[in-house]
Amino acid sequence: MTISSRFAVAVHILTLLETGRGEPLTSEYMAGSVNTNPAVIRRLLSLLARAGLTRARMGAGGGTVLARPAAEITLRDVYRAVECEGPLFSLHHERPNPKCPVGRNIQAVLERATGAAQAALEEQLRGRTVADVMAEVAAEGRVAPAMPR
Amino acid sequence: MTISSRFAVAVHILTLLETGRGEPLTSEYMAGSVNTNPAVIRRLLSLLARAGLTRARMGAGGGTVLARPAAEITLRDVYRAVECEGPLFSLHHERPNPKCPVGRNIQAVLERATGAAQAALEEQLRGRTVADVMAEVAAEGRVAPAMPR
DNA sequence: CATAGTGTTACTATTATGGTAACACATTCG
DNA sequence: CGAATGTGTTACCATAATAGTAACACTATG
Repeated sequence: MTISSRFAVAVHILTLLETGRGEPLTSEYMAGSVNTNPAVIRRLLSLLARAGLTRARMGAGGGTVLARPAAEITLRDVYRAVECEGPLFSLHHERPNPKCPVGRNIQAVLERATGAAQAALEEQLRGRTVADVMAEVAAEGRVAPAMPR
Repeated sequence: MTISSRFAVAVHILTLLETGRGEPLTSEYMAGSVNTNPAVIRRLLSLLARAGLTRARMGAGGGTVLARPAAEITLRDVYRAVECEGPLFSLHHERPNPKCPVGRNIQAVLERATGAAQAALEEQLRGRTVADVMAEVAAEGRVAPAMPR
């Protein structure tokens, strides 16, 4: 099983908001770039806003803006906002047999091992910001002002 | 979504095999320690054998043994054997809009970012072996010879 | 030949994901 | 004030993955 596409789409959204330079973008507009339904975008925006990464303005002329500078939003922030905040690895679904010494102790050991692996992953995500992504997108191709609205 | 419990159970299995010290253990026995159905164990053993981590002996008196010394089986080997060998992160399900510069370039950027994160996770797993797990299980509690058979 | 054990498929229940529809609520503008 | 615009959230649905159980062909031993 893989980490869902929510992370990828959320990074996409935040990068779009950075190209908007403070001007509110609608979920309709962002859905066009992401090639999905606006309700999907809204669901994610709800999580991003809850995590303090975006701010929405309701009503006519509304939309969403970044709540923080792009250079202050790490990909770890995004991951934590849209994916589970808990363990990445599932351990045994049924409690292993405590009568067996391996069964009795294996989960504690696994928790440490998998926790370290997850921490390494998050640490790597922490080293990249939405501003970095923006710069890389620009380097991949010329970032014109935006898609025609 | 999380990484399935297959990884945890596979590590459990390999650790058990290490306590067997070369003597074949049956899936029935291991299922007892893991507290699951033997068919689940067999499914995982099939993957582990395919990855060259275990060797099975069929027929009466059969069972499974480690195909390599525990100190030469890393948790990354296990992860690769039982979970997907491909990307850990899913990207967009539909191709983003190529008319938008962000849409056009975001996936390449995301591939690099998520690939680096996954590599960090695997690198961490690579630093731990089944022998290490065995030692930690022993440190958590006294490893008696084994569960009564 | 009977027994023990592997390897694999099929079935099932459950859960998570992601797309779409619907609509209450909030805000702006004429 | 009403219409229009846009958010936030829930519900529904189809699909995919997981993990437990059942079943059974195949393999090897005594």
